[in-house]
Amino acid sequence: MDDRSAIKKCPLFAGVTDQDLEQLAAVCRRREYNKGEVLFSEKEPANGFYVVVDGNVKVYKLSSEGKERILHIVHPGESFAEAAMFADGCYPAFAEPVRKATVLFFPKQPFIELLQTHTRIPLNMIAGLSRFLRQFAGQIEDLTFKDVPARLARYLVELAEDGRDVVELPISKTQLASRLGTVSETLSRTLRKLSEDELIKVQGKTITILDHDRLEDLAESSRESL
Amino acid sequence: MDDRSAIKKCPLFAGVTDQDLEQLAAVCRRREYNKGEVLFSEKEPANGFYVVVDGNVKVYKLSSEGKERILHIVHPGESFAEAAMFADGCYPAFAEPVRKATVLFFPKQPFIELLQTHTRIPLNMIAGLSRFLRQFAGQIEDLTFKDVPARLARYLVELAEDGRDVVELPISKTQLASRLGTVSETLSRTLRKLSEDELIKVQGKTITILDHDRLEDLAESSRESL
DNA sequence: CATGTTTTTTGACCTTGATCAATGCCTTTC
DNA sequence: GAAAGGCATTGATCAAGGTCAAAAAACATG
Repeated sequence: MDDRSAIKKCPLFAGVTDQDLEQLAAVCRRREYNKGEVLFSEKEPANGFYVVVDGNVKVYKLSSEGKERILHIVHPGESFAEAAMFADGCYPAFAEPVRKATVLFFPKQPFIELLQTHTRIPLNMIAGLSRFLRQFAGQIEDLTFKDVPARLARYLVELAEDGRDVVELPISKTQLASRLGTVSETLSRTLRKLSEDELIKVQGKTITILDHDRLEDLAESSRESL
Repeated sequence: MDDRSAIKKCPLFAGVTDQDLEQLAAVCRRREYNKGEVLFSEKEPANGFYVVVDGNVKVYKLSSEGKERILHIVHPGESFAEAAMFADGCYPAFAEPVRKATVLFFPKQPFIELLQTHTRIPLNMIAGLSRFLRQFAGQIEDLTFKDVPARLARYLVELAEDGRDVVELPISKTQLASRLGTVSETLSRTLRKLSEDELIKVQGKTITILDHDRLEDLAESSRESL
């Protein structure tokens, strides 16, 4: 994906004219990151936000022992960290590419000036943040009500949203475990169990959903309802 | 607190003129709710948002077995559910007063019209949503990294933010358990343990912090670091 | 103030899932 | 293609905390 298509595809900039597009393209800078390079760290001053052009970026927290918990995986055409500039001015988490990634960096000051003339953008931002808030609320709900099999099932169901039966994990299993709030050992066992129950078939990162209905039931089920 | 002071105190409307204030007061409607009356339910169409004038409102999710998980407690002068109108148009959770509460209801349509002329409001909204997102990210972090004692400690530390030593729980212990992602039995045992360790003293809903430092250490500690 | 109702506390038990340790399995890389 | 590092799987163990049941305390209300 090239820079302009990424901007155009980004919900944050939905409804901007071609002219606006040029302005936006003018204020941002293209950057490349390799696996292991952090885009930013927690508590670092937030002097801009990002739009992913290529690759995936993980946004995560670290425990005091160095264990990582992935909050969100950002895909091409999506923005992230735009909220950080408006809260206390610091990034609330770490960001790092899953493999190699190309991003556009929008520096804070010029962007805030753009907001004066493009009143549509703040409204788009609100919509984006709202969806996010919802997603986080869903994660909190899952962590308190659902066990690992249900959380995994829900993740898979959402990944196959567009009706597909074969889905490709965008991240390694260790990282998926981190996204689901568990560890790789437990995820491994859970994947095996779902396979034995013939709900899914696992071949590396390719997962085939064999029984959509039962998987959705499992995703909705809460801890003790067995 | 009266209507106008609630609006004035509300971060969402920070920086509005007295004239604006009148406009805002004109579009909203005052409502009273008693304990047990829901303001709105999950998945119900979001046709407006709220500002609390008096009392506390809990925003919560329900599991399929009817167990409740409190996401947030709203205090006088704060708004809630403003995000819902901009995402998919449905409320993402339930809302109910903790005891009796007075709120201002801002219907969606007139409010969105106000946004045209008051461009400051969307920016305030973004700031508010960002803080919230941060708060939720913190909850996710806590749920994955911290055990119940640490979560409770963090809650108490934040409640005593302004340096006080004696804090009053704004909600029942059962509800606090729900906010911390546990159950009342476990919370009860944990409170007892912290008392025995002389970190706090508990008298009903009044909690005295005896050792601020050790409480903060506990709040920062993660599961296995014992 | 006596009685019903809700909230809190305590005890006994059991399940989930984390931890530790070892092994197998792919991919790079030289 | 052998060695090396990372990722995935499996087994054994253990503790945090949830569940169930019941008593105690706090609160409301006629």
